[in-house]
Amino acid sequence: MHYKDELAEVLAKETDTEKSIFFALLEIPPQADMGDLALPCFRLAKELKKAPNLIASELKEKISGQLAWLQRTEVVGGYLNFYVDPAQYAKAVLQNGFAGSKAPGSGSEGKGKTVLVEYSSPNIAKPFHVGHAFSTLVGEAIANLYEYRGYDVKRLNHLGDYGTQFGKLIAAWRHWGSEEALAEDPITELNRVYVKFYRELGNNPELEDEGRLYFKRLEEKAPEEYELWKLFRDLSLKAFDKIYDRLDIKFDSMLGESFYSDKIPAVIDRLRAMGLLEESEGAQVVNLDSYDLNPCLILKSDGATIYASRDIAAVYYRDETWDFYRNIYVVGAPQKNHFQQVFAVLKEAGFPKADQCIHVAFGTVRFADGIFSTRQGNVILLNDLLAESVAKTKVIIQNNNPDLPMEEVDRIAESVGVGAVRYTFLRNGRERDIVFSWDDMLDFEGDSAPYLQYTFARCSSIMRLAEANGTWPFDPKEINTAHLAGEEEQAIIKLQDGFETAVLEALDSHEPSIMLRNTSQLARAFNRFYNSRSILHAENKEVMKARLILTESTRTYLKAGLEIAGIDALDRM
RNA sequence: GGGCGUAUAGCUCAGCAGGAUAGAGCAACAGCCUUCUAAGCUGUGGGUCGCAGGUUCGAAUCCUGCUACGCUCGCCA
Repeated sequence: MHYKDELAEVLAKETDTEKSIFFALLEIPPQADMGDLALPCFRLAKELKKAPNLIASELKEKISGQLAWLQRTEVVGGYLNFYVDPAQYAKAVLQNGFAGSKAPGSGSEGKGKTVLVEYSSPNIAKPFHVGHAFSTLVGEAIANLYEYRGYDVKRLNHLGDYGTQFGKLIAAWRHWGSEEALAEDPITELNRVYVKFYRELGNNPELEDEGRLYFKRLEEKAPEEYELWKLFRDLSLKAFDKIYDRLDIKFDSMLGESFYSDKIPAVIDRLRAMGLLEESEGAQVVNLDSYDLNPCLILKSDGATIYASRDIAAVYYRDETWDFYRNIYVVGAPQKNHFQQVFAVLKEAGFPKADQCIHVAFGTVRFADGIFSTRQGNVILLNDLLAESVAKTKVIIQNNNPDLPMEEVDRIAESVGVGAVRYTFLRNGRERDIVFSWDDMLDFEGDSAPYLQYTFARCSSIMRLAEANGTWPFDPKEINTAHLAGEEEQAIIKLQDGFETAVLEALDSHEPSIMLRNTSQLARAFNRFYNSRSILHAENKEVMKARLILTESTRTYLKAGLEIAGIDALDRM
């Protein structure tokens, strides 16, 4: 809103004060009837030694008539409230960024800057469960946000395809694996033997050493272990592809941890050359006392690498490959400490972009009575959740619209069902844990993706009818925005005005929920408008046109918000 | 024990670079479909903003202490 800037300038001029003081003081009142901007005069009262409402009324006099867009001002308590002329406001918002022509809230400041977003990153040979949805869906939304502002985004899936756990898996497979079962359903079979491994560990502790040995051999590329591992990896990737197809997510790189294994010696050399490596209890570590962090383990006492060393090697590789502007990790909050250590080691090693590496943490998905655990076989598969959601959606569509052809029903149900799941992972602050509940996941009313999609479809429906009767399209400049001065209309316009700010804030804080909140509020505001006004049967053609433009721009904003979140905007549902 | 995080309506969450009566959704109750999609809308009830201090004209928001829960603190990732 440019109004704030102009207002601050006039206030500053009239009082002979710094403009920035007023700019900082001016705020948006909590309620629409308190105006569009407000100046709390309490702080000024202290300096000027005058009562706040006296200051407010003096300022009211001084600025009167100076700003064309200012409809009126009012003194309430110690506040000076400013009311923007609604018709002019509507005009500015609707025509300035009239949606029909471009993606609202988009920008190009990211041009030429490459942002790497690492997300999803499931472990191979393990089921893709609901817990992975968090990283996958939040990561995709963040990648979309960056793209929306013009950044060149590379989506990286840092597969968990390496580490001692695969030594353990090989051990488990050799003890209990079945070829037939593997051919039938690889992930289930691999998971079965892996779970068994942990069950057996109690009576058979030497299994642990066996696993470590096999991993050591894998890292030395011993043929038997390597071939087995490669088979497991290929089978897993095929299974993951199905999920990513369904979510319409395409990665630019699927290089897993294993890829960095042979790039670690160079890292070790570098750290050693800088005198950073120390021996401690037989392992090689980097001391991070000056960062108030525990030492970072680089090499295990058996000489094998560990995840920290692989992550460090990956940063160097990524920068050489992509010359990144930012390197973002969408990885769970429990790994905060790990990333602090990795970034600190990079800093110590003199890597110039250490501060451009960012860990975007998110909460844990858990059951009311405990955590998801692959080892205990206590998980819900993402695919099962999606299937359930789509099935429920299908029933609703068929009830509402019995005449729709089956094919159409299936297509809509897929979009809405998947969208509903996406939205539950995106709508709240990402650092909050999600307690899994079927009821909450499959609640399609109120603040949910289907609600947003429904509102979008509603807008589309109206525009379709307007087109059919020949009133749409027309030049948006024709409309008389005085017809959009009502409370319901202004609420919509305010939210559209705030969309770009919401996108930018969401990007800055890597928090898609901030953007989605605006979209959700817009949908609500539109539904209120829809229920209180007749659009196609408005009192006259001029009013109808104004309302149609409001509908069309709402449609465009809703689509933008939904698509950044990765949710389909459907014209019918 | 050290570090990080969380605590707001019965439930799920916004609000937290201090500001005007603390907001949504769900659930509950009462209404609105011969008219643009009722996955919608309107209304009602529901709050010691974890506890105790402090700073301030003003604190859910800032500071200190405490409590509860979660995560984390080298050879897993």
